[in-house]
Amino acid sequence: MKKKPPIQHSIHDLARRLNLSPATISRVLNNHPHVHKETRSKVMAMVEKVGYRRNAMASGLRSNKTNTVGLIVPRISMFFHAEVITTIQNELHRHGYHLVICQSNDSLEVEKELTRTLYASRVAAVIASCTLFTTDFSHFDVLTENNIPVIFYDRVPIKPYPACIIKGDDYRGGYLATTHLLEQGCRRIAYISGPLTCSVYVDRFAGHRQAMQEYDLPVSNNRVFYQELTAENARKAMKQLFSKKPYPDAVFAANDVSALEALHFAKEMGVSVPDDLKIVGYSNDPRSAIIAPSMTTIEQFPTNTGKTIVAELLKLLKEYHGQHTAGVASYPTIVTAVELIRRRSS
Amino acid sequence: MKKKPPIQHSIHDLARRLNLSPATISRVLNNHPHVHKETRSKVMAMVEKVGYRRNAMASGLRSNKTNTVGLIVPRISMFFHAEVITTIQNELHRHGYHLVICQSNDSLEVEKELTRTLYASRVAAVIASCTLFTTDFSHFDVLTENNIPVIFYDRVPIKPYPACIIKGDDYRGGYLATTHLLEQGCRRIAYISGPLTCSVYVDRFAGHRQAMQEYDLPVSNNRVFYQELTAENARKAMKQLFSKKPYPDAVFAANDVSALEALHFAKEMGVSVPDDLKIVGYSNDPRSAIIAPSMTTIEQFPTNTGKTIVAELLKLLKEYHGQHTAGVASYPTIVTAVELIRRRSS
DNA sequence: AAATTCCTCGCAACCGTTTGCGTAAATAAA
DNA sequence: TTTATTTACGCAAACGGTTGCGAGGAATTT
Repeated sequence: MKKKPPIQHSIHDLARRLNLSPATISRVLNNHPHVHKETRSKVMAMVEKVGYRRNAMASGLRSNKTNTVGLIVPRISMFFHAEVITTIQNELHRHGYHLVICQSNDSLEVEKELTRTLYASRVAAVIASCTLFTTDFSHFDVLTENNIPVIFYDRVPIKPYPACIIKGDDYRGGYLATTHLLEQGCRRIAYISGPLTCSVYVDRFAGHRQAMQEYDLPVSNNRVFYQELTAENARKAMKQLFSKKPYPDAVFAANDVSALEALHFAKEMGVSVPDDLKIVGYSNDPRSAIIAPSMTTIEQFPTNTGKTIVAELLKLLKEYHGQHTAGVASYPTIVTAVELIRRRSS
Repeated sequence: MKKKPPIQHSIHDLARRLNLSPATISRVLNNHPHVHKETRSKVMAMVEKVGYRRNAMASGLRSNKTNTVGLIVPRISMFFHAEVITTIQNELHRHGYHLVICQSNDSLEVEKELTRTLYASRVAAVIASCTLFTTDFSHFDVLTENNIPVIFYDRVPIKPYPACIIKGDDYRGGYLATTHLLEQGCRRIAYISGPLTCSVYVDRFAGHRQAMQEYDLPVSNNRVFYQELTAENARKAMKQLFSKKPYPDAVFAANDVSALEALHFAKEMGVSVPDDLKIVGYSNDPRSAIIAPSMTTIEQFPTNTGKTIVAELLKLLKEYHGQHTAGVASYPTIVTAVELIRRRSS
């Protein structure tokens, strides 16, 4: 049993062992030109031998660069986000970056704290999907002011903000879902929306309204709910909808959790889906495919979203790295496609 | 429109503005005693004013301490892990630590790389749930040898390894599920297991076997499958099981994805569940509750697991911080409870 | 009033890497 | 051979905080 003392190797150790200077070791590790081939391989051999790993803090401190990207997301358990995150992480990994994943739990306070923390660790960039209640985005200023690029996705700022924005086509999603229900003959369509403090729900609602308008139907206030999209809230909304006639003939829910709960409620009430009530959800959660009847929903193509985010991010990183263009940088808004998935519930 | 130049404030800036030394600023930020109350509040005011945030890299470099904990997990999209992670993150946050979440995607190579990366950033500790195929754990040595505590959970080392281990009671889970099926009168029980390179499947299988043995039933080789627990593989297994009589009268699957696919297959085949075939899954994935018929499964109490992990972690951090006890530290193995949830599928 | 203690704060070295500058040796050009 | 150029490497100063040591001043003791 060897008793290895817990030595943290530094380039000074390596230098001593090889009769070289720390500078040369550093140059080898950074693939600088102008180091002799033989020296390089000697160094690499020693690196392997002692299992040296560059201290990321020292490196980052000196070079003022990190290869860590921060991500802020409401919760990783949401299917859409889990998929996006996985894609981002895999893509970034291919380009030598690491990802720090943080959850805000839909708390504005936590989100604020996270931006500060990510700034403190001087991440190379930040990707963020905001809380439901983030209407003021000034806590991201500490990042943008210090030339740390920010990319918002999915839940993005409603007001103009100097950052790249990548969002699903929520307007179209809302429009497609509602139009689909209208085409099925529904005329008393209820809509369970998220709070209108959040970009995605603003857009989905606009799409919904547009579709209703095209059929000359009013968006009646007692058939629309603005609430956090939990199962409990969905149940409350359904109770109210079915508290007095005329009952709605369709429910469009702005996420699948609500749609699934609506379906559950309908089953309990003995309301036949899709005959007496048609339901459409949003996000294509895996549950929506396996429930009976299977749930019509909107596919958001999370993998595609993830790839788009990373592509833009890499552009930004190059841009920022090139020069400190004070605010001249372009902040594109990219809208990614969505698609209606027709299933049995409608 | 103010044009703030992108200044990264340092304690030197603050010191200059306040006619103090950087040392004093540092002491204020670290809550050292022996700083004058008035000075302290002046400094804090300035910190607030300019939005100063301590550079984590510089701090970590000098003090050789970080408040970042690394987490390696096969995939965040697995329900159990998503829940555990969320709990860990919330708990750690309360104690001033941050969590870096990394996915191995069940790739041993990625897992190895991640341990090196986490070592490079000198995290305070690492929490890991291994890939399906990790049987050699020497890539974690770089951490333990450098006094970075490691906690394994769920998928833990099979061989002895000097680290804290926190695992669900998989033996009991396998036993409970199988016994339940036996009590329902099943005698031709098929078992869809994960590969036996992975601790959890070893234990679940042992529990399964024990239950079978208590009923004097053999564990017939052509009713047991060792495979990655994907829907595709589950389907293949089901095809084989139903390729010739006698058909099994029950399927116990070591995760819910497989169990759900088994149910799906049975429906397609016109096999009535639970009348002709009973099915039990593992993990209490949300899908198992909403499918029809709802799926009997094993609850693992992920929140409880997460809390246990953090509790142990904090102990370890204190311990390591106190002194460099070379290997004298105790490495407890903690087994957390599981529970059978009876539903309609059995 | 002198001596002692305590409080408050500055000095400066250090953490591990990076990098501009300088220099010696090797090579190419004159 | 001399001069100019290139190559290979070392020196030393940063990067932003932390912390042991020591000094000056105020408060306390004798």
